[in-house]
Amino acid sequence: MDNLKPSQPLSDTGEAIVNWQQKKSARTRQAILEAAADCLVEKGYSGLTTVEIIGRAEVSRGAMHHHFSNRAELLSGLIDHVLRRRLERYLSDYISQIEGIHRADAVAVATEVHWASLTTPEFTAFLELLMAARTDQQLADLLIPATRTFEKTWMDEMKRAMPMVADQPEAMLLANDLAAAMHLGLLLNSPFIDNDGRKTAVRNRLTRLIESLYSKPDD
Amino acid sequence: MDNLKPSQPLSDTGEAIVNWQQKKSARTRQAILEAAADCLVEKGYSGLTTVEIIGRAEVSRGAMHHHFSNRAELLSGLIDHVLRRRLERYLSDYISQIEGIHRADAVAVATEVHWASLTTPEFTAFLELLMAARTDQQLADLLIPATRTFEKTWMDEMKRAMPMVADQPEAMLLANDLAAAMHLGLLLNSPFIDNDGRKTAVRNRLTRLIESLYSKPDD
DNA sequence: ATTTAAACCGGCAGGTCGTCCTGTTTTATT
DNA sequence: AATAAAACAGGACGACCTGCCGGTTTAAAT
Repeated sequence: MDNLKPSQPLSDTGEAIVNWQQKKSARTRQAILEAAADCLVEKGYSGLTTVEIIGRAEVSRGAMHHHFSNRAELLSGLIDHVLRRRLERYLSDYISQIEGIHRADAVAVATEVHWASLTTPEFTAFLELLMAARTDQQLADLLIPATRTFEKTWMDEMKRAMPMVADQPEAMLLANDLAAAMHLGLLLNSPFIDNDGRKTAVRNRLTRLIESLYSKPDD
Repeated sequence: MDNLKPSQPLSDTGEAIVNWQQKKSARTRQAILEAAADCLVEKGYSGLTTVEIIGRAEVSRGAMHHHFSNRAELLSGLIDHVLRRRLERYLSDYISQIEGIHRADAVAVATEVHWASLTTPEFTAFLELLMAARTDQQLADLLIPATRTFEKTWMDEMKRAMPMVADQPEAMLLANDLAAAMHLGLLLNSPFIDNDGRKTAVRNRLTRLIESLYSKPDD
């Protein structure tokens, strides 16, 4: 492995890591968080247990307790980790898809990328947390404010990435709300939709609706 | 104790007599299923435990095991119970709202009733099952076919209740898919939407979109 | 080199949950 | 009346999970 001096090792909080212990500690912490996120995806929220996590992360029980002394601390770190990964994934996908696109296709591409962002493991993990938060007030108190700031950053980045419609912020917000709702609902209803034609019909209607939002702002 | 002999008239060839034991058994079974559904709503799928259920239903451990010898049998009965309640609730709400409505308002009323049907405890319980089914293949094998037949009945009842658009079955299916997806996504995204204006804006757009489906079928 | 402290190890206690089992009461049958 | 069967009561057992603690290794400080 590349145990040579890393160029820019950063922790979750963005602080530079200097010595060997901190480097090791940060790596173990990341391994635990990634294992926890994998747990959410593969086993669901009820499968998010310490034994499952330490098995995947290949760390000991004591190491886990050293970094996260109780479940609340783990959840706090996990929420931050999942939201950060979700944003990173969306932005990198979006930037790679959007460049060199005509204005006429911008909405279709943006909508497509948004849909793709919901089929990622990052969003699956987030969805598990969201559903669990409904009956877990402690989790909700952590998740909801974190997600609201996440949504703000999301919208800011979209404005930066779509300068062609940046002069219509209200339409942009509505378009985002429509896409977020429609795509999430479509994802959850997928198991009950027998043929893919129905799904594409829904998504096509959504795209046309959003296009009309930008072309007819005074509707 | 009132150890009276059963005063029911015994018919010599009595086929249609209602058995006392069966009546009692059915009532206990219903109490268990309703308690289980309440568990899902208030404690989530992870809170669906035997002790929680028997506490709410006020039945013994043995009675629970007598009716549902293992978790799979309970889930099977619970799915059926939840879907049946959901359909009953929707139909009664819909019929009470739709009568005496002008054709022009039919879509708005139907959409409103559909939205209201997602804010019921019946749907909350269903949603918990749906999310749990993602990582529980056994549950998914029970839930998905049951929900598909539920959706079929749903559509049939809608056609019966909305004769004014019954001649446009494709538009009706698309309208239902759009509403189902949009409303479910909106429900789940609600915690992150700061003002209600955004929610009503989304719902208004949906209503207008569905109206355009029926008025312009060749779009 | 010695000391200090961080990182890590793994077993134990306490609690919960699902399942199974035996016994008891109540109803149906002959 | 005698017998069978259904409905139910509740304890026992193992599997699992969480939090905690004394001990060990290893980097960092003096």
